[in-house]
Amino acid sequence: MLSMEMYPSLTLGPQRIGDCFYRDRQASAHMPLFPPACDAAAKALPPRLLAPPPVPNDPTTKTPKDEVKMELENASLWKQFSSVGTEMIITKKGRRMFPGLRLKLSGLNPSLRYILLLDIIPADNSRYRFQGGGWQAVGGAEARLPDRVFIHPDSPATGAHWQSRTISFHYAKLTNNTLDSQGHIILHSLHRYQPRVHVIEARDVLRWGGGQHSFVFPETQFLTVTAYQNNKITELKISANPFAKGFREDGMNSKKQRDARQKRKISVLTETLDIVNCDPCDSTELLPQPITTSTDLQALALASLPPLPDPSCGFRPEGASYQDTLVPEQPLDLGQAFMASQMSDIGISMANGMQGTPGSEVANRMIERYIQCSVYGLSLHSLLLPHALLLPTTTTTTTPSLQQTSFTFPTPPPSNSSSPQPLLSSSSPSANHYHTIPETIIPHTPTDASFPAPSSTCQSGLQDQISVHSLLTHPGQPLLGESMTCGNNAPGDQSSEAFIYPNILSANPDPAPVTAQPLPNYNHPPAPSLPCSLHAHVAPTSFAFSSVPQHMQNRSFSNMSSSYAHHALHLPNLSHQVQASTFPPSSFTHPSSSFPHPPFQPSSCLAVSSSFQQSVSSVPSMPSTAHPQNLPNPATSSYPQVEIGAIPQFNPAAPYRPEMVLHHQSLLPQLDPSLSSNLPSSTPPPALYPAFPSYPLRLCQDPHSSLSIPFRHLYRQHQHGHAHPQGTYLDMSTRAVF
DNA sequence: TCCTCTAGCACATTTGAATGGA
DNA sequence: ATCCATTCAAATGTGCTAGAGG
Repeated sequence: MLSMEMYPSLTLGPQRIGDCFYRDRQASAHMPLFPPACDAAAKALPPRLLAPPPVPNDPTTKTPKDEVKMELENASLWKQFSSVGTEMIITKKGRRMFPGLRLKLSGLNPSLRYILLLDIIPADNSRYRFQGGGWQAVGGAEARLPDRVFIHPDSPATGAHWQSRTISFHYAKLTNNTLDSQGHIILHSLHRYQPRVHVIEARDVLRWGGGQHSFVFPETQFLTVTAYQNNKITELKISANPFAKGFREDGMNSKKQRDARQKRKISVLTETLDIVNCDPCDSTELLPQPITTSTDLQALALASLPPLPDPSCGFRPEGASYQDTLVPEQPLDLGQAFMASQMSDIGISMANGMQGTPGSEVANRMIERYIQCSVYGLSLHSLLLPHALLLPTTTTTTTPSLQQTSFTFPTPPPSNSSSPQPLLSSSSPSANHYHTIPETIIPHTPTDASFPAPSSTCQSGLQDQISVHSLLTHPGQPLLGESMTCGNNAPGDQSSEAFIYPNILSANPDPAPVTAQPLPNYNHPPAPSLPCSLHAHVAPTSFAFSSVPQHMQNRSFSNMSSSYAHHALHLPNLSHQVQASTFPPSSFTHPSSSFPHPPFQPSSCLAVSSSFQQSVSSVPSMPSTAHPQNLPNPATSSYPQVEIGAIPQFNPAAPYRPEMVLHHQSLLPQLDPSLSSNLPSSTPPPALYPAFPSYPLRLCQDPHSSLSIPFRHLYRQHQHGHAHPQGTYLDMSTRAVF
């Protein structure tokens, strides 16, 4: 039996307190038991401390080890779906994702262990409806549900393990059952979501968070549905998913066959009725009467009709079936069971995953500790947050257009790091990488630049500012650029090309119901400066990031949209610090014609937002003709160190008081007296920023002790009670340790 | 009336146990 | 006794559809 005693290091540290949220939605929704980690961090740390440590701007100084890269193997398939508007079925029992996330990792230290996590966050705060052949935002998103993280069953495993095979998250399931106890990822139907993959370094049993790398593939953005809305998606799913073979035209469950069966069934029924009702003396009634009713006639007519090609569907598999598209998968024979589902599962997984590694036992311990974290409400921040904090700078709100952004803060390469960080310690994160690898535009994104940007949950946290949101970009926003190879299965599109990710800028500040109206001012001048210290990878999968329009900069923090984008805004030093930006080849220009549905039509591709261009001298200017909404920025960039204190937004005049009250420390003892002692002794100054729900990855205690498998879930519970489902994904709770 | 969700259906795939042969 | 290949059934995944509910 795992216990805290076994792993003293798991003891909650002061920085963790804020991460401990009970899962109970009701309670947490109205009264967070603990102040958001980001808030705590903001209080505890002087702004200057929030800034990431200086990082060499010279890309050449970066060692290959830092260049952790992730490729979406089945990017072409994703692009095909994305071009139409990816829909994911969610059911009460949980439904797998299709396409699934098939990834290739590189740049890891073969000897170090890593944990891979999958989480899915709202891409925007809108609810959608399928109308007129496209998705339209019809209102605000529902309250955010408890965030869950799916841990890859192989975790933790060595870098060699991860790099030696295709990493698949196909076991992850999506559900709309808010009371789900199976560990599935809970999502709202008719909402737009963005999957993220996190690679967390686990240097050894006792130390976590040596480095974090987060990856976002814009083409994997999807809309959740309980039933497919777009016939094109259905066709794609049937054609690509082996499990749906039966519904193919040549299958036994094809429409033709089904119609035929229905006809036969009706015929049988009719016969039965006839038999029952017929005159026993009339033998003719007993004869088969295939077509005796209007229904039969209809059925026959349907059965005889060829499959209805959807002329509006621009998708053409190009003769590439799902199998053709997929890269031969190396079986993950490491125990596919949900890692946290059971200890035994974990043990098996560990054993398998750690094969060939001297520390298989150690790995098991890690898993156990991992589980403990969830049991004892330990924050996953220890794994992610320290890095997350840094992320904000990189992704900067503008990031929606970021193709790939990797932030490497003064963290020594994993292999070189001689001083791994304590497991729970939030002390100086060694490395933070946030990658956005938009390989494709999100054509299905309605021209809803107007979609309100999600508010950063933790205004106080600088990290928030740089939150992942930027990377996630706005779901509702159309991609700025799209690979010309979109929809193709050519090997070329498999590589992570720099695509423009929907710009946050497009986010509509208006909290009111979103409309699919494009945002008019996408070409706003870039923020004066971007104090982001982003250390971009010069990897092939360069990233592109968009600039933040000025109109976004001045938005109230309370505004979801503003919060979403404001991080990137006002980053004074970014412009000159950006080291390099590579623009995607002209080939990125997306043929709009390929998108039959207006709502999904990709806007013209812009390599870099105008604002950003200004700040980045080295970056070639992009065609200004592109749609304002589009701020494609496939580029490789290095980000300068950020000086938080210099950022005006970080010092809003009106703190979000009500929230702070709810998070008062006095409430802590009620929950767990032991936690209160860990709080920073010094009374933090008033919150510098409004407290928005943050989306840090957290290991939270599950209040539902009745759950059959308490260890199964890792909750990333944001601060409830806010009307803003969106928020900064990163919080600085771990930073509070400093 | 419209929209959304659910449960059940039929089919295909996957998985693992059982079996038999080398 | 072990290993390997084959077979089979159960479990699982899939989209479709009718019906319920708001």
